[in-house]
Amino acid sequence: MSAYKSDFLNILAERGFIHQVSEPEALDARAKDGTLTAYIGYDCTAASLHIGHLLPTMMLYWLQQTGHRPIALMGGGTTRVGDPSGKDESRKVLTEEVINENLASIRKTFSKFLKFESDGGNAIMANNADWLNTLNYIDFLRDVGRHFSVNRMLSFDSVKLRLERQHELSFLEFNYMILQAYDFVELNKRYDCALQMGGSDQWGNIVNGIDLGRRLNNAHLFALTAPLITTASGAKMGKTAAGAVWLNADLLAPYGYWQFWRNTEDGDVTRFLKLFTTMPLSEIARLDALQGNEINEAKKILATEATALMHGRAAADEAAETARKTFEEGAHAENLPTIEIARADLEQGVGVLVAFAEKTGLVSSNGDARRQIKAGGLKVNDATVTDDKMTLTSKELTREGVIKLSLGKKKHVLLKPV
RNA sequence: GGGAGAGUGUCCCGAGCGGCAAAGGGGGCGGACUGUAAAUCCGCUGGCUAAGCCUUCGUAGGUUCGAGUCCUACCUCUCCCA
Repeated sequence: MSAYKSDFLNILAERGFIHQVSEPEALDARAKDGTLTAYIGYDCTAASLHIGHLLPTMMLYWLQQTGHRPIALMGGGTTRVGDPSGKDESRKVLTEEVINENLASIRKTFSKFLKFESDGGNAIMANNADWLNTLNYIDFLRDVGRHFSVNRMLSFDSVKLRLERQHELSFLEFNYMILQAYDFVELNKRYDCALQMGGSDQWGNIVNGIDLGRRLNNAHLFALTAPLITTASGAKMGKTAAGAVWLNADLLAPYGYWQFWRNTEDGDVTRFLKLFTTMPLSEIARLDALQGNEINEAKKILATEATALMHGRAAADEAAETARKTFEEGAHAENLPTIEIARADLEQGVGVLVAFAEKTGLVSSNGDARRQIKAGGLKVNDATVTDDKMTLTSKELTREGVIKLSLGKKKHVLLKPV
């Protein structure tokens, strides 16, 4: 089906990772004949990557699986500048200590997908602070800056948007694209990296790097971008006001991660199976044929496979089992998030409002708890709470010795006396 | 430096004759229908010890019985002129 000759591009194409490629034939030939080194840049504004980073990371995964060499470039330097793409406001500038902490935390996530040298693989983790922090401004302007036309830079979407909306774009941020281009050239020099991948919004920045490489070193570089993933109903993926879907287990437990995938819209299941799991396409095609209610089976597989990739098979199976007990049997699955409560408090009785708002944080305040009770959204041991003066005591303990508190149908917490 | 505008419910956008816990969206949360989906419909979307009280409209003062609204100073941003 796909016209590519290399495994790498074939897999990416079949699985729906490719939005745009520069010089597809030439890149294909390179990937077929030798080892290709490619990179993706990540910023380190948060302590964990989130769902939005997963797609590019999967591209690195397949790159390595098909015998090539991936580089995860951490923007230790550029994070101090801030990419204006897709933002109409300036990013906060982070201190170096915070950036380094974030970087260390993110490193763990990558090791789930990529084999670094310490694990006997060839993946590289680079940090652009290594070369950006020591740049000399005048030298940089003379050697690199001369190759950038401000006229052209002004025509880039990321810049144009800011100007049109009359939002400020600082000179600092204006330089981001130059630094990113420079990164590409530097990685090419250091590691013979010839391809930069990224989201579709990165196309302009990547192409800049290609141009710069040619002008400075006569290097032949390539760009490959992935489509912007939106859900079937058009929303940006993993961007809810409730918070980002984090990849670090300490920010989002495997069970929550599993739930995220479980709740995928029907129309997205097949696409997500291709992008976010490593299941063979033939198997995915079989699941694609499922209709109506049966799609839920596919969703469970999607959830388990995606979670296994991220948190390991055991955690994924455990999450699946917890979900099965909770939703299909209505039982008090042991592995639901558990909050400890002092036994003495329970003996005296704990008000429902306090239990929900303060102990578990399922709702944000007592007032919110009252509202939810009025709307019929709170349950204790699966019985709807009707009285906001209700008190929880040790009588509410189930046979398992816990009290199950629920908000809506999906969010459950166990209270456990200690 | 001179001139003209703007900053509103701590998610976002946005209305607001001196009586305002403040219109309307979006988003979010809950309920109904389903399949832990989508679409649709309904309710909620400052806090509290809750028929009451407290805190909110860039910041600090002032005028007034009463200020998001009027006055003064300051901060931040945008535009025009130099």
